Amino acid sequence: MSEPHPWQTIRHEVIRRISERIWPPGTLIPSEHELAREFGCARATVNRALRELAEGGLLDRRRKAGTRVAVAPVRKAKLDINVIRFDVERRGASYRHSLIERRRTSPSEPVRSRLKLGHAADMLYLRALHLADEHPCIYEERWIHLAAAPEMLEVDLESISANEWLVRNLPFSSGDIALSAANASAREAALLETSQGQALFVVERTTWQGECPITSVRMLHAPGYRMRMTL
Amino acid sequence: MSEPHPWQTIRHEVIRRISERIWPPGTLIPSEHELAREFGCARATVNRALRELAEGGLLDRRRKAGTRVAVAPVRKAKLDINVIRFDVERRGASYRHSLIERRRTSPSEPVRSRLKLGHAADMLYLRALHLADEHPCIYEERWIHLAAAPEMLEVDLESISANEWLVRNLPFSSGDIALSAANASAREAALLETSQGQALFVVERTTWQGECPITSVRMLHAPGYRMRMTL
DNA sequence: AATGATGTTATGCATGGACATAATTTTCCT
DNA sequence: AGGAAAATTATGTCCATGCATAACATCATT
Repeated sequence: MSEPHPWQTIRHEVIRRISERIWPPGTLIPSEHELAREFGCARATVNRALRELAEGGLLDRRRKAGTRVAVAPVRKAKLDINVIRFDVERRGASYRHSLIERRRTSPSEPVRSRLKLGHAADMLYLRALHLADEHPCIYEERWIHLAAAPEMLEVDLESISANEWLVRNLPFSSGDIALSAANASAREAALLETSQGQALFVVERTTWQGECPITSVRMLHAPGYRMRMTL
Repeated sequence: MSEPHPWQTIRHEVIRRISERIWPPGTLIPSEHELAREFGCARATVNRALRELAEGGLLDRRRKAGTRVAVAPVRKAKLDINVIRFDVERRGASYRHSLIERRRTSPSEPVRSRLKLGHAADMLYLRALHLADEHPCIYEERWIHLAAAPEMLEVDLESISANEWLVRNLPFSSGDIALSAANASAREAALLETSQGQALFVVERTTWQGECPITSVRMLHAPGYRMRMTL
């Protein structure tokens, strides 16, 4: 159960000193040199531990200024973004998806601005439903930039969801996500087998490959969905 | 704009080779030794770059087996959890909060189970409103475990929000978050100056210090709120 | 007093070497 | 042939050292 690695031991000890208020928020903690001497290890090992804690937001580090315990920590929570099918199957349900619409067209202005595309572009517009044990769990509306993913035209979207194809074939380099809540419209309610006005959890995600936008998707989750994460 | 540090250059180059499908998903990439030779640097430098990418979910690494490009990457998005006041002020609005109720009591069973507390406990129950430019933006219901934060009884919750006091004074070691959507009840709608049934973005957060639960809070965001994050 | 040059210091990064550990492959024994 | 033992190998971690860089402190110059 222990932590065989010195750097983990150090990290743990620093967390202990912070949480037990031996080093209260704002404290300037000893330098890497001093800690290395105290723990009887190399400075690089202390550095590894402190760097991790700083990335997590618990410490503030600045050259020359030293390392201090964060005063109002901006804690960083990590969220795993998985392929929808895996999420469903991990819950022990059977997965299926169904394509509702597939159209090749040019996006409207709001979509273009979300993708940071100034000009018109050749895109694929998809509407699809993800089902868990034959009950709809996610309804998605997606735009795919064909310049970034021309092969998409050949993909059989009945046998593999656009979500999964893109994740498998275009590991993207960056993206952003917005989470919100929205009342179900009549059409959305019908698709998700719920009633109009129901609060739905909405995920909007846009991904780029370098400067080139790939896809932008709006996913509506059926009522009861909870997205979990840890800090 | 450049990347002065070799390990960042290497990371970037690996990302490039993956995103340009020089190393398509599933590929076994060269060993650290080989890459170190290729880039003319130490193995530790290559290790630093590859470890980061593995943490981000883009690579799968196993001892002896080697490093391969993740097939269905579980991408890790990072979310900054900030003090509410900062979020409001960063948007250029003035912040105020208002305590609606403060009661010392023992929690109901569902709350206890959320806190993983088997037995009854002495707790503080708070209801409060956070306002941006005098408009309600978050309504919160919070339980605070007094055994973990006895000083809380002395805190003037009119001048500092429980949120902020806890973050500043009890840097916690762990916690979990659940995000969902819910329709506003009549009471919640009134507090948030909206109408009953409105879809609200809900954040539920529970934090521990080691094994000892500290606080559990349910925050309802006023309509229109969007939580943003990056990958 | 304001400005600028210089020194100091803590972190950031890199190196080359080493041992530890896990998982695969080969070898050897029954 | 089957299975156990040993060799192999790639990653994981560590160390000791050094240089680079950012930021603060000090002192000198205008």
